[in-house]
Amino acid sequence: MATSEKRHEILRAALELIAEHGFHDAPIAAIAERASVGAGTIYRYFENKDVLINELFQELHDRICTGLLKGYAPDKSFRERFVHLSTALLRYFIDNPLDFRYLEQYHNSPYGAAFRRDRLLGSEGDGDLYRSLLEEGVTQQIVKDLPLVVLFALAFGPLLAVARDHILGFVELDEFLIVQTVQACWDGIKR
Amino acid sequence: MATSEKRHEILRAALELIAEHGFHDAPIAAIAERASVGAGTIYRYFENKDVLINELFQELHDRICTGLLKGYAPDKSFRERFVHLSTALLRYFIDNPLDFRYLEQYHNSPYGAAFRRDRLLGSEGDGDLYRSLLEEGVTQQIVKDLPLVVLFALAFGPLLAVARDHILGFVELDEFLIVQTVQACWDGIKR
DNA sequence: ATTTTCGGAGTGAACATTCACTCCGAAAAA
DNA sequence: TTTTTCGGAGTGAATGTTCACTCCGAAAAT
Repeated sequence: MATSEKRHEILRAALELIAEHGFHDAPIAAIAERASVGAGTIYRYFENKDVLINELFQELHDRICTGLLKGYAPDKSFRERFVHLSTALLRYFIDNPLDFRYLEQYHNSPYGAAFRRDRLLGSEGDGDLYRSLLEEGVTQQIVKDLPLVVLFALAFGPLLAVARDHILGFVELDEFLIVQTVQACWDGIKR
Repeated sequence: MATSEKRHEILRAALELIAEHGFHDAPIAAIAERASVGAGTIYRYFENKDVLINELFQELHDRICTGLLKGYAPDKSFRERFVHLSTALLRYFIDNPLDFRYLEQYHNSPYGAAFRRDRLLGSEGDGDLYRSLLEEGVTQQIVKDLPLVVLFALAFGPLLAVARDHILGFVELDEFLIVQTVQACWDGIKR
């Protein structure tokens, strides 16, 4: 097995176990077993469990960022760009429930707090893309004149809540509901 | 010290430690110490740690429910009732950050999953009050015709996100911002 | 004096991490 | 070409620590 394969297997196993059972119920031994790897091997690739967890987060974060940019047209109208990003994010979570569950765990933990503090906003999964988009919306007076953090809450809060409910099986989010939800988020932030 | 005092002290200590450090970093020994009680004593009041955690949740839940009903006028307009409940909830979280942090931890854990499944909706902190309110809004065509779960997400998602950001110090939510936020949630759900 | 309640040292299970070892492909020596 | 040596990735049993929970003598209540 190629060296990079192993690293990848370890990350995959960690993602699955942590997403399903939480950080506390994903012991190294279990991750090793699911990755078909010796427990010690993990420490050849990651200094310790914390580093593993943080690198996995980075990997997912990057993957989402590039995913969101696919098909993003910076010259379209403000509203179209907002809808595009929100829809893409919601779709990503629906298509990758493990990723979503992992990110949620991560955010509600000491790990996530540090990350949040770094980016001084950073709601789930995107970079400064959303930030600058919303700033533009405010200065162009398309969007309510509220602090960025509040706008983030209005735009992301429902998306995350709805994604969680879908993944837990409380709603079946079809294409129609996705569009409606994003539309409602728009209604929340628009002037 | 009266018997019920001890029980109360234990719950208070658990609330503080868990809200600040999370479930995993709130060992029984630490809870006992902060409550000025022997470790064994805790087991005289609670069968085990899980029971303690669940009873604490119930207590907070009930406290919030009764708090929300204070000043609630069932005969006012739909919008007024919605605004009243949302504002009261947001204020409660701002005034009781420990409660909020505890509830957040609880919801993002195996404990919370069980609770959610029970009530088949149960976003944070209220009973069926919100549920029936929103149902009424839908039938009266005041509110968008979307599944209850989605409406919950639209109404609660931003509130919780904003409360978290306030408690973490990313915004200072004053009276004005509270009103604006609730108003924006209303914009999100209204037809 | 008898019953009830406390407390905290003690216990075993679970965990992250380490380390002495194995294995194997590739380089060096023959 | 064949044999020997070498390096370093891979392993999992062993280690030390942390934790939830127990248990029994002491203290308080009755």
